[in-house]
Amino acid sequence: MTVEETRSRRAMDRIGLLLARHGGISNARMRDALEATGLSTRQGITLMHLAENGPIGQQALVEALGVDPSALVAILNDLERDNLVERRRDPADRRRHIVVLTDAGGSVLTRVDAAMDAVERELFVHLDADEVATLHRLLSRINTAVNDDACREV
Amino acid sequence: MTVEETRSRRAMDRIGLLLARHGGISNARMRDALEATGLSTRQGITLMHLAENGPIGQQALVEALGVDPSALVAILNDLERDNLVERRRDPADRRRHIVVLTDAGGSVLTRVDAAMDAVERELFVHLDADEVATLHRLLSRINTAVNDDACREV
DNA sequence: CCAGATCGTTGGTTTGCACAAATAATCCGT
DNA sequence: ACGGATTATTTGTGCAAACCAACGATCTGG
Repeated sequence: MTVEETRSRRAMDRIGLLLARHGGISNARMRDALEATGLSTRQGITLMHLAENGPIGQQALVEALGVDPSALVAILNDLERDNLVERRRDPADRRRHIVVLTDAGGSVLTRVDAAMDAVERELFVHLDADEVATLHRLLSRINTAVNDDACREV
Repeated sequence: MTVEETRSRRAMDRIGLLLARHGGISNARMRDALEATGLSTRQGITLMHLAENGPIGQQALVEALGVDPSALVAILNDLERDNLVERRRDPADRRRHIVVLTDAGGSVLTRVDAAMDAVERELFVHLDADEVATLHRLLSRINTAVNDDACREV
């Protein structure tokens, strides 16, 4: 546990770098933990989102998950191949595919949740419940909005 | 929505996912902000570390930055090509390359710092100074140690 | 009915990063 | 002085992710 002390303290005083590093670590841990379920992190998130927000079109999923449409296609292909998810044509608009979580998908989702619980328990083992809650609150208030300057590029 | 179905937590209530996402955002913003300096994030961190911990061998840099030796070679090649850094053979051990920050590197570093300041200001615009300090404190207490299971593989 | 927009899909490109293997130069212990 | 270890380096491989262009099927407004 003292090995990290040799890392540059000053560089890690940069809270932006600290955030980036720990985000990467969290990401890697999630990936490893989900390996047992055979899912990628994004596939797990997709299942979570389907369970929360019910059957939904792919366009809406793209919007909700913030991934590229072509990426979502690959995600759903794998999920559907394993019968965790089903694509149904929307009778009202036959271009649309309504994505629904299957029963098998639901039960895999519980394993996903358990895996993520374990990761979080390990990541925040040095924080008590209040501190985790505080961390959560502060993280969710980080500005994720895209800079206006980036948009005015007409 | 309705509170009835709590089998799966909402995706962004997952603090681990929140951390991963915001870490990625922070990383991307840093990269964009450093584009003006012509440096990658890792190159910027390398300059920071050299300024803090003085001339240092590459082996020690590898240890401190937590990057692969081959990755560091590429980083230093680019930095040295732009005269921001200098590799000097250690007279005491001619296998070693002592990496020193040049004057040009030092002045570029101030631009790196300014860019990172700007990114952090924008990221945490909705947090006051105390909250940023709290966030920093909690982040630095996240468990980054490698899992024991991974170590007993010897 | 037609032109244009939308939806999902395919394919390809690029980038950043982690990891492994092999090599030349150099050091160190005996 | 020799063998084995260490240092920096080169090279290759794989993976996850962002991005872009184009296409067929389908819907919608006029």
